[in-house]
Amino acid sequence: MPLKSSARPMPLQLIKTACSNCNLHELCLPLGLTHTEMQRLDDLVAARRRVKRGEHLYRAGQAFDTIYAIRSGFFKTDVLMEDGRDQVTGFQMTGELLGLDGISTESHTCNALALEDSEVCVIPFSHLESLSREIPNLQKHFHKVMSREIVRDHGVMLLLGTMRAEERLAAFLLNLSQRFTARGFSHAEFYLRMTREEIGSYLGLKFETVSRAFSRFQDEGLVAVQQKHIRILNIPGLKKVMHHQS
Amino acid sequence: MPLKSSARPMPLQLIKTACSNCNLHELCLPLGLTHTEMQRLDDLVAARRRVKRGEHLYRAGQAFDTIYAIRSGFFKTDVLMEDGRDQVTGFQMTGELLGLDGISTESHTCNALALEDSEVCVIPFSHLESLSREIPNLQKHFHKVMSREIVRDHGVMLLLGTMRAEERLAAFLLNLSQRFTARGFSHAEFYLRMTREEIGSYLGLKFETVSRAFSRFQDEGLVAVQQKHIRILNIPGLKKVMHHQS
DNA sequence: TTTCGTGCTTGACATGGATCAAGCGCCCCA
DNA sequence: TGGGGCGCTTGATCCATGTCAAGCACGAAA
Repeated sequence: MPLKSSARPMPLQLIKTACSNCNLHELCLPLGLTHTEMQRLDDLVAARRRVKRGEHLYRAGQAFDTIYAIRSGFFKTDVLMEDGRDQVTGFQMTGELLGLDGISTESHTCNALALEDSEVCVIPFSHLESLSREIPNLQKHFHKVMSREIVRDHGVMLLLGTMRAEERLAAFLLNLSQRFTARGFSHAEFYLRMTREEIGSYLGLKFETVSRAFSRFQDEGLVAVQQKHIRILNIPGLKKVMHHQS
Repeated sequence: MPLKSSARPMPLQLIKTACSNCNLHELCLPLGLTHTEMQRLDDLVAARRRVKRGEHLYRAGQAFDTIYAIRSGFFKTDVLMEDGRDQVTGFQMTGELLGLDGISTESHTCNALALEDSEVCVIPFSHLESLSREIPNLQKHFHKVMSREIVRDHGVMLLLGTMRAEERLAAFLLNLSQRFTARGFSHAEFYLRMTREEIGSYLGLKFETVSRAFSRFQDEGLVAVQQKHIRILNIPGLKKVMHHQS
């Protein structure tokens, strides 16, 4: 049974900023580094930063010089048109990188907002570049991460360009489920951190349409929905919906 | 008046594969390289490759080991769903890179098809990576190019997620115009290399809708359309349409 | 020059999702 | 413990775009 929490100070290694100790490093770092390479990586992370729910990690227009790795928490990114319309471009969770959009012009082109209290590793980009000149594995890994982002965006373009409302929502839920699974969480049961409106913005739909699609999935026994608590009951069924068969 | 074309062989430097001689290098290469760095870049381009209109440069699923810089011509890329639906993810012109999607999984995730007879520089990716470890300016430039692609994709997501048919087409024409201008072509007059159906796929619309939007723009005096020949008559007007003001 | 095919335009109609509107439920805070 | 606000659900209606259909225009090939 649990002890009362100790009054002693937290052991140093638990708060130390070190990739080599981090249980996430298989998500954000390359495999197969030597011991000395790993130690140099520890210096990469200049700091940690906490971001409370509702706060921005960065905003469009701000100067770029760091990328961020999410240690814990949940974010959304969105882009804004001059006339006020906006589009959620992604939801990011533990182990994923934020800020790649800023490299191009050295200023951010989207907003990153925490959807729950979060903590990120702050990685000065120039440092990452110089280190990746020295560690080919790190360089290769970083290029793959950027490329993966491009591929992901193409997937969203496919969704927005060709799929109908229920197909989009099915694809969205399957994607979330798969990413939670990869992080060791239940693939079938999770809390949505975002509102119906934010889901709708991401999927190119109005929030009423998202709500109706959830209700329809519930009626068909594909998912159990209670506000933000989702249980996926029938993954093959959702896949069928996604490919609009039957 | 023009002379009959000479029977003499073409001077060697015109067909030599060398970035340092290439009048495109300000588009695909970094500025501010030293003379020796520039010479090393010349070795980057392993070969040129001609691709006839209607031929694929690469296809989804093929192993990836090179990226391509377009020397001349015009391409489209598209992604395919298992159920057969497809989405054009971009149109690429002279000076732009192709193949970045393949880095992530070391196999291509989209198809690249020539929309006119084209020529590309073949750049072995491992060579680019090793050279960019030695030339920081090249590394930085390559990272910016990848990031720019991500930002571009976010723009397309905004378009697909929030804009109406005529807004999308206006944005598309303005984007083409701006890219032609950057290459020294007329900003106001050009031939479309793609069909209405391909434009529609890119913009998430059916080809009939694209056609109607063109007709409407023509009626309103914004553009003059004759099949694939486009003259833009009123850029501010198109910008207004894009932001759906009046 | 004719013919064929592909791409384009335009019209008539259908429909999926947007819009407008009402009411509910949960959570936060007083 | 109660009140207010925000997010969600659901219904009724509207409209932008999709769908289906007909015919035209241009370019390639015979």
